[in-house]
Amino acid sequence: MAKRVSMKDIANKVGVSTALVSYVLNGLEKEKRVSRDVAEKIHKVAKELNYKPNRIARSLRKGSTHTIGLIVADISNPFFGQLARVIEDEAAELGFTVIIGSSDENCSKSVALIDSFLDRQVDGLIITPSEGCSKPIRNLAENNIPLVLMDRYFPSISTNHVILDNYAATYSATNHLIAKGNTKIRIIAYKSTLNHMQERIRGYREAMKANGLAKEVAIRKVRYHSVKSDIEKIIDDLFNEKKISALLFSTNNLSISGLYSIRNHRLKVPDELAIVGFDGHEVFDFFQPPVSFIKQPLEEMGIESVRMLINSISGKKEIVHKVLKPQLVVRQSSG
Amino acid sequence: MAKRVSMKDIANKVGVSTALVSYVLNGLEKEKRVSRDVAEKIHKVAKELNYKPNRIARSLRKGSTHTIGLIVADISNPFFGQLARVIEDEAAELGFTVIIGSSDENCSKSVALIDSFLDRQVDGLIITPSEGCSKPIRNLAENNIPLVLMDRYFPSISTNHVILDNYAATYSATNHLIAKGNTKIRIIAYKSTLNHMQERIRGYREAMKANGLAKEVAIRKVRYHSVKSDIEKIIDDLFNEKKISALLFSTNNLSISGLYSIRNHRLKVPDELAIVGFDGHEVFDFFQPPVSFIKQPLEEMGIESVRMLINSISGKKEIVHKVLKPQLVVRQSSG
DNA sequence: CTGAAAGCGCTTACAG
DNA sequence: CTGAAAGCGCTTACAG
Repeated sequence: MAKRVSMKDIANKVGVSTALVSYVLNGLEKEKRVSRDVAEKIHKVAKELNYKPNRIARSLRKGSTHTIGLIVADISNPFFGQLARVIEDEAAELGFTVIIGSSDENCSKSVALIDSFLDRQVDGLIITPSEGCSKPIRNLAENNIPLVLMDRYFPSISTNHVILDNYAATYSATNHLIAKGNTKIRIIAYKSTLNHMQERIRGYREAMKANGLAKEVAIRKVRYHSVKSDIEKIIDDLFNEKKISALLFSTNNLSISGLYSIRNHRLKVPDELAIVGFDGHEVFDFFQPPVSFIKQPLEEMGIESVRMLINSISGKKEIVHKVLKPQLVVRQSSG
Repeated sequence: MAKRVSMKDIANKVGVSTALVSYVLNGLEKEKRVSRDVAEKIHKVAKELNYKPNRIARSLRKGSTHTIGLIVADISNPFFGQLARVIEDEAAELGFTVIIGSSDENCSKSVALIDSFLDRQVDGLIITPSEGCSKPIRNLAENNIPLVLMDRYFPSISTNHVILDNYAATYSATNHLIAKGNTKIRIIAYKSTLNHMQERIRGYREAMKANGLAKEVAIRKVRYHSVKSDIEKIIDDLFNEKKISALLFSTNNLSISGLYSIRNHRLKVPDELAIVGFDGHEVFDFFQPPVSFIKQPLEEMGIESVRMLINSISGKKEIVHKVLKPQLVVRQSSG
């Protein structure tokens, strides 16, 4: 790589100090009352030499990098991919660059990413925290590192967050299934103490109770790292017992894996089994019949997260909690 | 944010110079023959003060950031999402962080991203270049900026690249469709001069020719920013004329959009229309019947790109071209 | 074995 | 209106 040209090179060529160059190139020529011809000359020479500012140097000096770190569970999951895209665009709009890492729902990976991003002096972090990973998050909060938790959060830690109204999401979906005549409704959830999961389960449970179906409440749990086999087993059971009339999936991934199993067993939806999925996916459209689902406002979630974070970076002390409304998209799979 | 502790703080507390601290914390204590107790003390104090290195300062001094910039067409497209994930993992493995941007197949966005990443002193770039965007790429190459083009490249510019054998991909898919008795085969492609598109078209054309079907060659083109309506129109025509027996899709996105239209028209696949998709997607599994497709070795593509780039960053001058083999996954949609 | 010092490329108070 | 200089937090040749 050819030697990069610095402000010094420009300063030398024009015959002024680097201070002037800095002022002019940062648009402070008026504020600092730099003379017109000097300013013009500096601009001209900068262009001639094809000057590119070194933001690393600037960052070191200013103590801010205009970079935000984004930690999601898995960037290859379209839910997070779409979220990342929104975040990238909004951040760019506001002059920030984003560096991305995938935690695989694993706390030690999350910590490694947080450390690495902090070493790189990100101005703030947007994180979908992993299970049992509250300590490092608390640490960030206590050190006043600008932070927004997204999708999930820890009620015991005071941080900004933007999440779905998870309780409302499954409550309304369960209600909908009941209205369609289902009573033996099960929710398929991750085996996780994370807040969003617990709230989704609670929404289901409370809706069942409210409809006098407390006895039918049953939560089928799936481990994050063996979704396929666990779901397979659940659907097998279901297929053998024929005691269940409806299934409510509590994430995107669970829905899709479940749909594979349901299709393989040739279960008739919704007659033999009614279903409601989560998040939305092209597969929901192609499944026979099209799958009803709980839709998250991804765009809003991404944009809000970025804005909230940048507010915090700008020094706003107030902690903000944003809870977004889900939308139940009813199609034929739910009866 | 509490004031960060620096090497100076450690040096002061231990009573040595920052040079020693730097040596010890970078594991050069042996090479620089630092005495045992000093080394131990430094480690101890570093831990006590919870010292975190400032990589920005290090980067400024060393002139390298251990960061790579990745520019894809759209991170929310699962094809790129999966690629990004592989790249992230491989980069992390090798001690690099990745910053990501989406170009939307738009040259000026690409340029903006390149500039921003370069200002941030990335050590190198992995890019899926946009149409007509050869000039900025040539610029990078001429300035010896470590660079790997991925998925597509410009034959006229000498750069590293890792791509699919696009010609072989569509050649074999077309051959397969012909072997299944189809003659009126059309390819659906983007209206793009980009190399990968041209090669996919060429593979189709040559396979047709080789089978005496030169007269049947017809390429249906779709604009990137109006895929849905353009494809809708193509399928409409097809539906009215009933003159086409098979469709070969040349990307992931095109396949999925096409499948929506085909389904809406209730075309019987493969009897009324045989199809072969590209890249693979869950939708291909749920479509009735399951869709045959050309599979790209994503894992390999991502890993190779990172390794190639890091070799180049490490000073390797040799230009490398890697061409990966596609795999035709035959299912029921192709006859 | 260790320290003093320069320097990476910026920004910014300070002085004139 | 402009310049000399300090300093962000590191690394590293140099000298002893």
